[in-house]
Amino acid sequence: MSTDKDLETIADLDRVVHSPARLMILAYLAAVDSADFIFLMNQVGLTRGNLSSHLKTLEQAGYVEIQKEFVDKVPRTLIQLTEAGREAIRTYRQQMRVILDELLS
Amino acid sequence: MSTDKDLETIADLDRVVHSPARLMILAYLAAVDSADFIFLMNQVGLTRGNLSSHLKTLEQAGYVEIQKEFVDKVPRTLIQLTEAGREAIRTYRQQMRVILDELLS
DNA sequence: TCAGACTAGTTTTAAAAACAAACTAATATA
DNA sequence: TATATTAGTTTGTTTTTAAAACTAGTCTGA
Repeated sequence: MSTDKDLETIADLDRVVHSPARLMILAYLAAVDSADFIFLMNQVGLTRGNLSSHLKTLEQAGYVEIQKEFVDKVPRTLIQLTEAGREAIRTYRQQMRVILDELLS
Repeated sequence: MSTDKDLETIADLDRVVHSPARLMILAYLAAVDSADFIFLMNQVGLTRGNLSSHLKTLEQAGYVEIQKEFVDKVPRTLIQLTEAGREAIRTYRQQMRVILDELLS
């Protein structure tokens, strides 16, 4: 039985990705490729402060890139996945599939 | 696109199950059906204190049942999944499958 | 029989993570 | 010029997680 191996896979999960709030952000960004702060906030249902700090965590992990620009003198923050972020999602996805397939089953 | 629906699914994930430490415990119990404290501790690689408090969380959620007995005057704690625990794993599994299938994909 | 060590946990404390409220800075409006 | 609005960030509180300290009972040998 491969029980041990599966449990290790669970322990190895990337916590930056695994956290539900950030998983939502990443899932959304993976779908739309780029989003602004306020729109993202409404989509994932987080407060501004909350979203801000999760984005900081994701940025520090190198998973998202944040660009600030001015549109008609109004600041606008654009967030998009980096290649590392895309890769992190792929890895997470594969690991989680293994876990689900062996878990219960 | 079903983006919204997926994000809700993520928000709805059962945090009792989602936490990696407890997911390991549940995965192990799902495989073996019943385990004692020390064995479980070694399998999932948690400290005693840690395992104890995670088991309390799982017990309070009604997902595991804990039986204490004496074997040759040595206390022995047997832990096993309840039907509710089994059901929680099934639900988690289904939700996570949806998330993985729509995430990135 | 009593000190020391071991087993099997639980409780307490400390660290980290998540969340929400308060604050900042800039623009727009009356 | 005062007031409101937008777009965030910072700070403080709550919750969760993990490790350390403690408890209670057993065994072992002097």
